Amino acid sequence: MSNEQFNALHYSDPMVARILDAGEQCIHRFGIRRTSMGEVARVGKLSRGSIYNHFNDKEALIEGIIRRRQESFLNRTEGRLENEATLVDKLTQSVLSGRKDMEEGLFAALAEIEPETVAMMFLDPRFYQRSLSFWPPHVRMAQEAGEVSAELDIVIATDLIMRLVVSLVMFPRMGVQLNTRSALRDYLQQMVSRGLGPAL
Amino acid sequence: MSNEQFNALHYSDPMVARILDAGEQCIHRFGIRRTSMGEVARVGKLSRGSIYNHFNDKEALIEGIIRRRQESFLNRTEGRLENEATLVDKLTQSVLSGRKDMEEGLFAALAEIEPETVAMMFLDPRFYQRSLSFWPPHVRMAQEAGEVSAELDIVIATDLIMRLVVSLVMFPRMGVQLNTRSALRDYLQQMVSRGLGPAL
DNA sequence: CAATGAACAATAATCAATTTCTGTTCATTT
DNA sequence: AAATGAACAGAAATTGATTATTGTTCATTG
Repeated sequence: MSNEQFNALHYSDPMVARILDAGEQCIHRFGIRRTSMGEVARVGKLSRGSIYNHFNDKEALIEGIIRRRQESFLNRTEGRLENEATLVDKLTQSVLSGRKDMEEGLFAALAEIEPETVAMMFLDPRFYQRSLSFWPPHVRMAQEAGEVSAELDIVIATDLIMRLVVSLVMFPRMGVQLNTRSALRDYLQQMVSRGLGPAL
Repeated sequence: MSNEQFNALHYSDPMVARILDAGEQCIHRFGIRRTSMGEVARVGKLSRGSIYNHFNDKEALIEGIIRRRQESFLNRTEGRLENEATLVDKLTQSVLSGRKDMEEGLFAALAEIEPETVAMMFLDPRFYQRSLSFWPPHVRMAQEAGEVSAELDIVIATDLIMRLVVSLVMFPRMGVQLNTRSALRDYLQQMVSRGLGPAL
């Protein structure tokens, strides 16, 4: 019962990294359904028992792989945001990064093999809960810069930001085609700074 | 080649109505995968040939059923909105109606039997394109009432409204738990009237 | 002490044979 | 004219027997 594998993922542990690497490779090539623990072991050149030492079951392994990917995405995105001056520019960049990842990353490969699985993941609220802690620091910076209201509840602001970003990544076009960076930026500028409210 | 069945759906045609009724009953009970054209014919007490007279294939029949449901939902919602004074109240009511329909309607039954199918539908942009014409009149009314900016591009306003409503129906909780009508109304009030912008 | 590999019952995937369903045609009926 | 029902080939689902995978245990290894 020494299983604390649920919460903390020890990416630094070389064994865990090897398992996740092998698992991700398998998922990328064969999809989740057709990836077996034995195959992951074979690809990672380790024993099946070792995998079960670090992950309770296949589901936990898959979740670990997805989590690491998601965190890697957030880190890469965080890096890109350092070039962006305003919150609106950061949002724009995040949507573009998100779309690129959906088109080129692990999810793109998975969506080709098992689109229903990807669809289920995207509709699972837990998928987004993990990213919720990403935005508060940026909201605070925007508050200090006077870009958004200082009285703003950070949790509520994060909520709107997440909803907009998720929606814009999932649906590049809802009513308007928001393809280009500038169209996206103008749209986000208006939505964040004054919604549909009265003209300035 | 006299097939104009694609675009216009003649709900007034009693034969079409019988087919859609029977089809919907089948989908509701067995799901899409386990519903056969023969079963629909049996339930509707008509011939399989008749179904193919009005719908090119099974996919077209399913789409017809979903479309009719969606239009019925929009009509019912439109009715409920007549009691609501402001755009924000209309949005609130629409989100609540949407959630109720997701919990009790055809989609709820379908989600129990074939969750992946429902997930795929919800991530299909076409699913929302059909509802895009719903909001412009309400945006215009809000403009005339001075609730939202008169210079506002209606298409852009509709885009934000759709994104918010869809997101709030799909995910009752993103950052904040938006369960109650009042919490939802307060949230929408802020997002529509001033986004994250400066305090009034 | 973690990693290994073998053994194991229970569960799930696979495969080929069979049955059902789809989409089309057409002669007949209403 | 539209609805019917039967016939049909090709596609898809179902079935039951077989094989692979899962998750667990444990003695052995590095």
